[in-house]
Amino acid sequence: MSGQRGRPRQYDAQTAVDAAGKVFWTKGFSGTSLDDLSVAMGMNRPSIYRAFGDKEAIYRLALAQFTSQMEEGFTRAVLHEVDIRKGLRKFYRAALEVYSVGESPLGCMVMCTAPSASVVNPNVQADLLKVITQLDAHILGCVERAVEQGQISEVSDAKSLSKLIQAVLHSLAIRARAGESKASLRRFSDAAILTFLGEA
Amino acid sequence: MSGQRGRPRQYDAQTAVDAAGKVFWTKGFSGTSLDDLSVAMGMNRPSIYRAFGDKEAIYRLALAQFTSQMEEGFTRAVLHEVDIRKGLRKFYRAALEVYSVGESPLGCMVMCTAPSASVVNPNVQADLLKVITQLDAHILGCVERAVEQGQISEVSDAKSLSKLIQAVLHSLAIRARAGESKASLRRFSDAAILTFLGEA
DNA sequence: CAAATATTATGCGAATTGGTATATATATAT
DNA sequence: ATATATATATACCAATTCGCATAATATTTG
Repeated sequence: MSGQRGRPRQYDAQTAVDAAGKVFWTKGFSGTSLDDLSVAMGMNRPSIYRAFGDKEAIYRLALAQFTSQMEEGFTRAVLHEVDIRKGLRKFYRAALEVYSVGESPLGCMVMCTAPSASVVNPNVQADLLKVITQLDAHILGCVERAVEQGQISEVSDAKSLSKLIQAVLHSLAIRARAGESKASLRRFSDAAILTFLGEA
Repeated sequence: MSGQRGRPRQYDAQTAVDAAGKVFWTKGFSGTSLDDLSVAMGMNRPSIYRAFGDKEAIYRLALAQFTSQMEEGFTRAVLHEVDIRKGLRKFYRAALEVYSVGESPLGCMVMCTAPSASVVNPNVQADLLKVITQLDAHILGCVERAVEQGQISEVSDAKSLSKLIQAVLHSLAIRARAGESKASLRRFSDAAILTFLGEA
């Protein structure tokens, strides 16, 4: 039988990457040292390197994990909601709960840390673009469905509307990290929905 | 007479800070070393330190200079334009010319690099918030004027509309840096104006 | 010209960084 | 038990980093 041979790993990959992600989220990519990661992940540097690769690889894994967690939360908020206005409101609020937690809010890990690293690091730029593009597509699907169902009047440019919907998310991410209050951002996002989707 | 005594400085402060800014813009705050700056500014480290202070101080000077240059370009584009729709279009396009230049576009220096550094560095967070807040206020002024002049119909929440207008700018900044094409972004920003200000 | 002053240049040093080579520990399979 | 496989821990390395102490240079003033 081939159960796994050898010394069993003491770390859980998900947990370790998550811990790494929190450091990156706070300090940014180049602001984070391998020692920082070592402490946060409870692994020493050689173990980290063996398990996940170099700093860039760890960061990208953390990005991916963060993204999939967010997507999960978003689809749960939006897809299970028939009305697009209500769905969007839940969508933004769910984001805000993540962006604006605690006394020094971190905003969105992707939008607030990846851009800074994306010029020097082409892989990160590619990751960033992919996240944005996929979310655009996902939102577009929701918009088109809402149009079909007559929830909103025919729009001239559904793609641009979808980008605008994500633009609010980008702004929430940055503004939260800049220190704007959650209440203020909630007001803003609620009003934004009203502005580009109109009254029900 | 006290003309200035001693060895005359070989650098021009504006130029030097500008050169530093370009490095920070590309590599981010913590991704930039004093050696990088030394090369770019044409000054050796002790001179830099004496003239501008530590890395954070230089970064903040560069942020301020970038901001004031942008503001200058923006007010030139917008204030000298009576119609708010035309003004906004110029505003976004002027931004895009800066964000999306060359083969590896850098986006906005403030929105793409400051957030990453803003948690660890409270001064940078304060700078970031100030830039956003002031731009909100500036945009609000334009919106209110446009309402008074009957260019756009009465809006229920002018402050939120102003934030939405800036949100598009945030998104342009990030998207440009992520690698979206200038043409695509122009289409998006044009459509956005139409969406939240309606037809003329 | 000499003294004073402001700037620039050289070079050092302690600390940190990313990464790795080597040794050790703990499990399974035979 | 012994060999094998996998993971962890220690210790090291070369390079980079920030910052400064010191020396050199250029200009004004007296």
